[in-house]
Amino acid sequence: MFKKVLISDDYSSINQGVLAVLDQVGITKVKQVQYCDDAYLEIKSAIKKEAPYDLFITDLNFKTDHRKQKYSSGEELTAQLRKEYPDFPIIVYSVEDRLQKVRYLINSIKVNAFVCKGRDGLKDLSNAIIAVDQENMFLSAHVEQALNPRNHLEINDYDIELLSLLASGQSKEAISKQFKDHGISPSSLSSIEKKQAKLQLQFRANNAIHLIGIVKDLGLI
Amino acid sequence: MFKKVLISDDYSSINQGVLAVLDQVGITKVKQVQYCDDAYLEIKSAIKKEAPYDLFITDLNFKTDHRKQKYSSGEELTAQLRKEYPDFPIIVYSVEDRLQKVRYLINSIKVNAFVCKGRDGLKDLSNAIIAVDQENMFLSAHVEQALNPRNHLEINDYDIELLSLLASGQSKEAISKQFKDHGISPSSLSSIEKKQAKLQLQFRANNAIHLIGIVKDLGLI
DNA sequence: CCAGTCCTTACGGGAAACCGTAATTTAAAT
DNA sequence: ATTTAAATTACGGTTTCCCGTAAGGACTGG
Repeated sequence: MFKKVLISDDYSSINQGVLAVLDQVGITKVKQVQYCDDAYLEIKSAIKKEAPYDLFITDLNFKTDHRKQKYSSGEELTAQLRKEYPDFPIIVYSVEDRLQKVRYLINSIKVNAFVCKGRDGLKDLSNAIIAVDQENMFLSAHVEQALNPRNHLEINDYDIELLSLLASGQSKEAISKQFKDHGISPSSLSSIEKKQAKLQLQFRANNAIHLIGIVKDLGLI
Repeated sequence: MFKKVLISDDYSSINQGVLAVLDQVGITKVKQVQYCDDAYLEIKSAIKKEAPYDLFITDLNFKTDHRKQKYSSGEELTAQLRKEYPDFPIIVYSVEDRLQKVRYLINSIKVNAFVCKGRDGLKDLSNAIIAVDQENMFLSAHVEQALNPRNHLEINDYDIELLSLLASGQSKEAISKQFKDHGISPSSLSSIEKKQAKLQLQFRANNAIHLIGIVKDLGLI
């Protein structure tokens, strides 16, 4: 089992919960920080002192304050860490649950686990630690389908087109007609509805309004 | 009637149409430019040469290209011009039709006319020139209500809250209940629908999806 | 050639949104 | 206090959306 762990989260109250979990699985050498930059420096310095951390647990979103940071999010920090230390175990513990982001963290940054905060957060975290210790990957159930190859549907031009038309206030019927006119397939009302439903699943949107809100935020359209 | 006019639009084909209109009302001394910076310099230089322009017609949106510009939009340019020359007649001729923007240009920048490109664009432009010549203001019918005091509803906290909830995927019924619980008024389903309709009018949105798309773009939420 | 699967399309029932109107309440004015 | 106006709510009819089911086509592998 891991011996020395660093945890990073801007809410110290959450750090406390993580501490409890670590304690429960018998890890006592724990340090916590509240800024990404501190985490980075701490990891570097520990290596220099030849007492490196063997697990890093981090949040993704950090509130910005007066302190200017080089790494303003867990995403940037983990990307950098992974670049420097390809084998360093990293667990992300975040409220984030957008599949897109989860997939990016797992596939591109190659973090070892993604645990969703919330209801079963700490239990999941405990399981994640055990899994990662055994060199397995771990995902909270809530975002498990992020890796489902059936959902590997990266956003393509058709999706973008559809989302754009939706965002521009067209009814689905109008969009269907437009697609027919432009020879874009599939173009039936039913297919458009299905595609939209798939996108809503993918982005965890409740309805079309929500969907557009999300993809606008992501800058997809 | 105006004697010397400068027109600015990045599409020279549109400039041609404007030229025709000017010709029709008997204005022949016309120069056209395709960059905001050129327009600014031209106006300045004409004043220096003691042959100033007495009307400026400009688009709002200019495609950016390799040429680095100080003024990248008609909005910035007109704001600057108005600051330097409070009485210089300016007509905006743009595809833009968001009431918010129209209101800003008229009330804050104090341009003399706002003409919407499209169907009746050139006819409107002709009327606008005549109106401005007689020191009247002119608005295309399509955006006339921008100045309607009944629509002076600047976006308030309630609106933001409502838009945010919509964007977060809640049904109107759920929002209504939430407002009731939090003692926010008005909270009835009907009122929420009405408020949304008003916002859609204000932002010229066809439906809720469109509305969220627009306010996300504006960074309102 | 024929399963089998996936994709596309069609259809239908129920829910939610949309939109006009009218009733009711609240606020404002005199 | 009475009248007006405005805001809020209630209601009904129509449209659109939502979602499940199923039929028809296209492609694949055997």
